[in-house]
Amino acid sequence: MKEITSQQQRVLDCIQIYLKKTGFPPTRADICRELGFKSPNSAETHLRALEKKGFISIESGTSRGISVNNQNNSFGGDEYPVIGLVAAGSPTLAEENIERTINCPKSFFESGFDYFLKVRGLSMKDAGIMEDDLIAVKKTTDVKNGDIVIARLDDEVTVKFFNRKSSNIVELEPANEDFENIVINLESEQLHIEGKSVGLLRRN
Amino acid sequence: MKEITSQQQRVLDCIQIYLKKTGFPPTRADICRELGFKSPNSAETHLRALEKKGFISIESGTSRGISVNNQNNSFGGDEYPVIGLVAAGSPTLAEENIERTINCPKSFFESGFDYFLKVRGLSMKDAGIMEDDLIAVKKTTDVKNGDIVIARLDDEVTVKFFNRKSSNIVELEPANEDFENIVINLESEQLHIEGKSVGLLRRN
DNA sequence: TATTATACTGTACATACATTCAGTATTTTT
DNA sequence: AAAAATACTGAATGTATGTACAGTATAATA
Repeated sequence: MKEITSQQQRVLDCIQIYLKKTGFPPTRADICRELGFKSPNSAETHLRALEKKGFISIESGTSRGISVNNQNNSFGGDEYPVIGLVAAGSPTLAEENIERTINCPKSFFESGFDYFLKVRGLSMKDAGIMEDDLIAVKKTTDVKNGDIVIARLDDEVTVKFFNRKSSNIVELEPANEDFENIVINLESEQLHIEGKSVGLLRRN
Repeated sequence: MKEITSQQQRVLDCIQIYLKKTGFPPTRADICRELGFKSPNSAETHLRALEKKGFISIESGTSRGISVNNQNNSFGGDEYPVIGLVAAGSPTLAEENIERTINCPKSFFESGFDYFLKVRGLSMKDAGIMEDDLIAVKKTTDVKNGDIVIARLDDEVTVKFFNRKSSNIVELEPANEDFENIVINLESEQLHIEGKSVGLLRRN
């Protein structure tokens, strides 16, 4: 995706606004009217430039055959992957584990997020996280005590409360009295923080 | 919004699928191609019927000038109200209790839903429903045993498991051992089922 | 029973629209 | 200094497309 010029940005904005307002893309003449051009060829050349740079696609010979290529922003929703928390010993959180995707606005969970994680087991049940719930995960290593984190020990991924006891000791605490705390000595063990929970989605 | 016929539904679906696939609405000829019609007038009359019934709008003299009226297609979502579960004795579930709205696709919770209910208290905590969680509520009185229902007794609204014991006895069961079952004799007490939970949303 | 709505085929036509060609001018890149 | 990209006006053209008109047929209303 090459650089966009300010005029091309105006045309791209014009297309998006027109789409939102009317439900269908503008013609060359519509763009001219909106932006004050006097020749349809002004719009045409801008459209061709936008197409060349990958911002839009144009269906040749088709009236209003313009589609905007990146539908993120505040206009449409994104497709977020749902990743299954597979059993211990598997190379989890990999692309092969994407069960499906969910279309949902980027701003749906306040601080933004990267994917959904499907929960296995009841180790966090007292925190209201049940089997098959989808946790909205934001990829980050910036976690505080009390955060619900997605942690990886070797190839085992788990969802727990994060609690740093000292510079070298981290405890991963379940929210279920049937489960034990996991105490990790960072000097002898590898702990990967994959991200933290910023929300939860449950569908009955 | 009048009744839609099955053929008109096919045309409406066709428009939405075409929109999702290409980014712009179909022409009459496109609809004919998709649905096997041999005359553009077949599409035309269906479109006029759909317009008359309020499902779509047609911009006259405009190529591909079709816009779907109900929800802003599958991209943009609707605004759903968030209703606070206020304390006992208040005329709750009324419009005045709308705290804010959340933009989310209509199809986000599978069977569709009408509003979000903000949960107070922990009476359903063992069902993974915590304080301040948002329950996606579908307005319906068609509930089965085991459903999580939004029930109203006089002016008090509560979220509980539904359990019909006999034709006259209904039990509302919490998911927390600190709370008691609510037994209702339908002959002497009024029970209003406002709807049932079809999902849950939690934002940290 | 007459009328309206639904559900089509088929032809025709005016115009809405994409697209090309011919220019002019400024800025950026090679 | 030449070439290419940007940013336009203006006119011309073929076709993509909406839409009206003429039929046929069945089901639903009034």
